[in-house]
Amino acid sequence: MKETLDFFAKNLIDWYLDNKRDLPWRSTKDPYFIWLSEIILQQTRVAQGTPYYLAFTSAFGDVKSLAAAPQQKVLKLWQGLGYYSRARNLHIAAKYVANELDGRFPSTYKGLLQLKGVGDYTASAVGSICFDLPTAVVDGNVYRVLSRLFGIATPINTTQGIKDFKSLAQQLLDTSQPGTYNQALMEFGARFCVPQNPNCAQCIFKYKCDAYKNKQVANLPVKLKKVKVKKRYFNYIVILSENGNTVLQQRTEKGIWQQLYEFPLVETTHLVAQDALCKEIQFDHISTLYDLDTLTLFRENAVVHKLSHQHLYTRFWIAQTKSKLPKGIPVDDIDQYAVPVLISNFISEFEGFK
DNA sequence: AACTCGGGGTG
DNA sequence: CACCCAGAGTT
Repeated sequence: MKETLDFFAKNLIDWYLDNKRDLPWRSTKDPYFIWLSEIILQQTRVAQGTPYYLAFTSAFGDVKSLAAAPQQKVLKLWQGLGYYSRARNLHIAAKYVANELDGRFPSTYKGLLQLKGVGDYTASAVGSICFDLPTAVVDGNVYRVLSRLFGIATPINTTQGIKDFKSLAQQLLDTSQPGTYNQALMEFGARFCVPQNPNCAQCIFKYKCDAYKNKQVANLPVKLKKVKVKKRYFNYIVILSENGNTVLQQRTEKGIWQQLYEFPLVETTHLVAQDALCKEIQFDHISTLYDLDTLTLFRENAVVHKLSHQHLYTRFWIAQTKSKLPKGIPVDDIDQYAVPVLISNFISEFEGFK
């Protein structure tokens, strides 16, 4: 068994050293930078996350700098990356490390787990890369590589699957260089043992891979099907006053986009025409707060903004008003607020803001 | 154990 | 269109 482990780890790491990408966070073992990169890369492709990593490291050179920033600055830098709880938890964890630990990250697995937004994967990654802790990472790449190599059909999104793959990954870990090994395994999954149409004929493990030998590569890993998406109907009221102000509101309730800004929103159960929307507004606090004169639809066809679990059928309505807006903000200032991509797309398309 | 949380890339 | 991405937190 030990020979098998050594064979796997040695060949994997040799492949890694020949094929690894030169990524910005691979030139340091500073836990601040490694932690930051790992949070950004949760459920996020390297290509998408890299510009954000560079922006954050440029804005905040250390954890105390990040901790001292206002939340809105953090959210604005995070804008467009999605899963915004990561940004909120990142900030909470930074303040904890800066204020309670004097800027020094925990150097144990259990200590790292205490940080908001740090779960088993991230604690294992930071621990192994920064502190040489013998903690195996299990991310989407690891599930795929190990399920194929060992022909394991246990669904990866079940309690049993999570337990089994973590256990296997831990057995396989090269404890003499856990950080390099962990990154090698993930890199191999990301660059070679890819989800669709992997180049198995050229794989260094083709004679060891259970899935390849049994023609099960396309069927692994197994994942239980997820719930269907819900449809929602959003009507954003883009208020324009004669003195060049508009209104943004912060989302404070649970659900999507917590703490981000948007135009006043009227959600309906179906796509509505203008007269129906006006009636909806009559019962909404918007009409009591603002004296709207005209309401015109920006575009007839609703924008369908697709999230993982929701499809947002969205229309923007332009409302002119002569009244001075309570809590109005200058139109020129809207780009200072952190907004969902759905809103930023509209802002860049709407000529009334230019 | 099931749900929720984004946005974008891929075939 | 379905699936996936260097997962974590809540219910």
